[in-house]
Amino acid sequence: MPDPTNAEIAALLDELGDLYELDGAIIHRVTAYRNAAKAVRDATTSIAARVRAGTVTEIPGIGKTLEEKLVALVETGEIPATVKLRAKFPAGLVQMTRLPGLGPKRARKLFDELGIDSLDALRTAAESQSLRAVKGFGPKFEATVLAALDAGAGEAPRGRVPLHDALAIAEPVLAALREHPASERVELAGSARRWVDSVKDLDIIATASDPAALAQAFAELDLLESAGGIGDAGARGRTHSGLSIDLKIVAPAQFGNLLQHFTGSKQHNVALREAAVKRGLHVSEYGVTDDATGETHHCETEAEVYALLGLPYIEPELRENRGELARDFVAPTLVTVEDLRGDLHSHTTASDGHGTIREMAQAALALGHEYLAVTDHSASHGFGNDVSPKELVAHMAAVRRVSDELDGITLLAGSEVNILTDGTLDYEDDLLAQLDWVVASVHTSFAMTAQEMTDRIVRAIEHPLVDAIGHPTGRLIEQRAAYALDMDAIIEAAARTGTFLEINGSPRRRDLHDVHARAAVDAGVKLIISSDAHRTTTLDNKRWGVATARRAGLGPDAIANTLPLDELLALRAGRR
DNA sequence: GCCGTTTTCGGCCCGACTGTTTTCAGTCG
Repeated sequence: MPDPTNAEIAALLDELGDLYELDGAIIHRVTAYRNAAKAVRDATTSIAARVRAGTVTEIPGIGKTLEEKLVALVETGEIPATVKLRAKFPAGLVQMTRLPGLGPKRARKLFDELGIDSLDALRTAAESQSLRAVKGFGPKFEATVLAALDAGAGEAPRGRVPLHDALAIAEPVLAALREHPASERVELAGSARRWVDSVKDLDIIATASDPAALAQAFAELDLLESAGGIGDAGARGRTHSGLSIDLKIVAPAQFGNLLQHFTGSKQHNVALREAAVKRGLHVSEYGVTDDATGETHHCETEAEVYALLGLPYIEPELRENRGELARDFVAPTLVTVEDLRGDLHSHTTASDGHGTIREMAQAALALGHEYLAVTDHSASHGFGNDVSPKELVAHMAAVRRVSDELDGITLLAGSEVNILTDGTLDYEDDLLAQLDWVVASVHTSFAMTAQEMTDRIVRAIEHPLVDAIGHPTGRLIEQRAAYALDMDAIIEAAARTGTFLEINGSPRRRDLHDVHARAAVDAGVKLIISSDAHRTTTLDNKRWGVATARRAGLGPDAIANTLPLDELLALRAGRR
């Protein structure tokens, strides 16, 4: 029986929280399960391994009781409490709690009094107007619940939008608002400001000389399909693609409070407020109130909010309650796009790219890069985009020729080599030895066991001619989960051999993601941030990789391609 | 169920909204 992954354990803890909530447990106990689930999801090492080692209670939010449940899970594959409660509450009941206006308390009431235990049963009861017989339920609720069921609510959670797509909408909206004569300050808030992988909606915070005029201008944007709630406080809109955008307009004196509140995360804000209460302060979106004086401080900037609480300014990317509010937290200097001196993963027309070597090189030069590795796909890539060994020899020569002809940038003749199912590579070693830079990646056969996939990638990591592992987990945001993999083993192997791990900057990938990037650096692995550009315009994909590194709390020191080329190559020289 | 520069017990963020109520519990973000 394979160990459960952190994601699987987190899902089980969330489910157990839901079940206890239906069972009428006090909310703080339920919250404890949800906090634990979040902690497990964000953990940088294998929880199952920590359970075996007896160190799992070192993770904040996991105490003695949860440890016992996790021990049972790891040893027997199930948690007795879950088994018991699943028998008590049908799965449909949990689904019902996802409907608007129907939380655990009210769903439980319908279950107890009318025996409703599924979305179908709920629909039938609503249609026959029998819900209104229960105290606390009326005709309005019957109508709302039918509308929600017709809209497909409760079945599957509505998909989140990759940040790349959401920002493509947010940026023109922000620009339009900033250009409007009535606007003063306009900032993106919400999870998008924290540069998460994908978002549910967008939040914009503004101050304005004429709030109603700005709200009206927002509502009339062509990007919006509809808008409502238009007034002095802002407006809410919905784009043609179905993304909600909330504009909140506030007095300048409270701009910092509102921006801080709506940037979140929720977990960060809860922890922040708990810490404030211990200092006799109460934080809300409107201000910081002092118990002793009864006075409420308004803050024009976020920095003032944090300063009032005795905290350093915390970058939005770090606001996840992953230790940024700890007493000993030192605000790190986070890596920026400007810190990157070069790019170590790009494609040309030799494989599936859309730019020539020269076009890609000139675009990279225009971005200020000192070096660019041209890493076209290898011999087994397929789709007619493979580069045969013979073609690779000619391609290397062409790359070096262009490199010689251009001033200000050095091109590395590289390859993105396929890691075959057995962990071998699809070029012979004598050919690989002629390359300046080798990225090895998995592009086929994702459906292996975790052990097989781990062995496969570790073998590539251990290959002395492999410099870096590309998009190590293979995930596509909101599209495809990472393949089963023992990330601790991957990180250990990379640290042991000095192989770089990539944070792939493609906005669909951002792979490694932040939790694993953090774990890798803590284990002594050097990372690179790459664009994986397939055309000149996507060379700036590195911004997404930088965002992921910032969310991991990483500074320039953790990223090898912040170094000049000679130092970067020296770092790798020990291996070749 | 977790946790401790107030605590090993008694706390555990904050405010708005909603539909249903005669004063508010539950839900939501």
